[in-house]
Amino acid sequence: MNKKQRMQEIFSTLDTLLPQTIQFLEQRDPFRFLISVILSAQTTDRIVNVVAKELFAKYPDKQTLAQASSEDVESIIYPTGYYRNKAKHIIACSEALLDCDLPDTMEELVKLPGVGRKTASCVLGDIYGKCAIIVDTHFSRVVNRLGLVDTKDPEKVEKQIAVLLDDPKQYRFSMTANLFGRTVCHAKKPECENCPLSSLCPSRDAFLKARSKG
DNA sequence: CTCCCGATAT
DNA sequence: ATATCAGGAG
Repeated sequence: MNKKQRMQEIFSTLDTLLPQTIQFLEQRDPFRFLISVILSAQTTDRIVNVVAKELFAKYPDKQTLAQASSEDVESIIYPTGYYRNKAKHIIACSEALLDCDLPDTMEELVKLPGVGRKTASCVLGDIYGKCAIIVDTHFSRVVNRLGLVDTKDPEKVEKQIAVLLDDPKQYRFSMTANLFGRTVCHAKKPECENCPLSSLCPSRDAFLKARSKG
């Protein structure tokens, strides 16, 4: 089996195994979704869910959020970490979007304060259904262990995956590979024993051997 | 490259 | 104690 065939097998397995829709917070409102993704940097989904709910209860939209005091926003989003930066970005984004809709291109999205390539990719994929490979730490770790790429350089990872997978499947794979990395293929202790991809994974033996040594 | 920064697992 | 987490700005 060549690498491209293996890629397809891995894609199918992850796709059938994981939930149909992987969406942050079930947020359909594009603006709220964007704020939720900004909040999610370097923290967990559980924290963001609690914090976002509280934030939107008090500030439902960009109009109210643009007028909020940074101190109050900071106090609400405190548990997510980096709260000063995030509060500043959230308020600035709200102001910037007052007179226009949320952009639907990478070029425009990354111009927003606090929005980089990863946040923009999430918006493009989840809100607009545009395909995009999101190379984060989880994604990079998973595809490296599976032997699909031979580098940790994010740009090279993106290019190498793009060659192996058709455009329409790329964003879907980003989602499933990311969730897989968070739930099964952990950084420290991957659960190789019950891994559905074990027969396709070149790293499995090494991990199991290291495990048995204790 | 450094800094921002709390929550969680080990 | 330490590493890690759907990052981004200066």
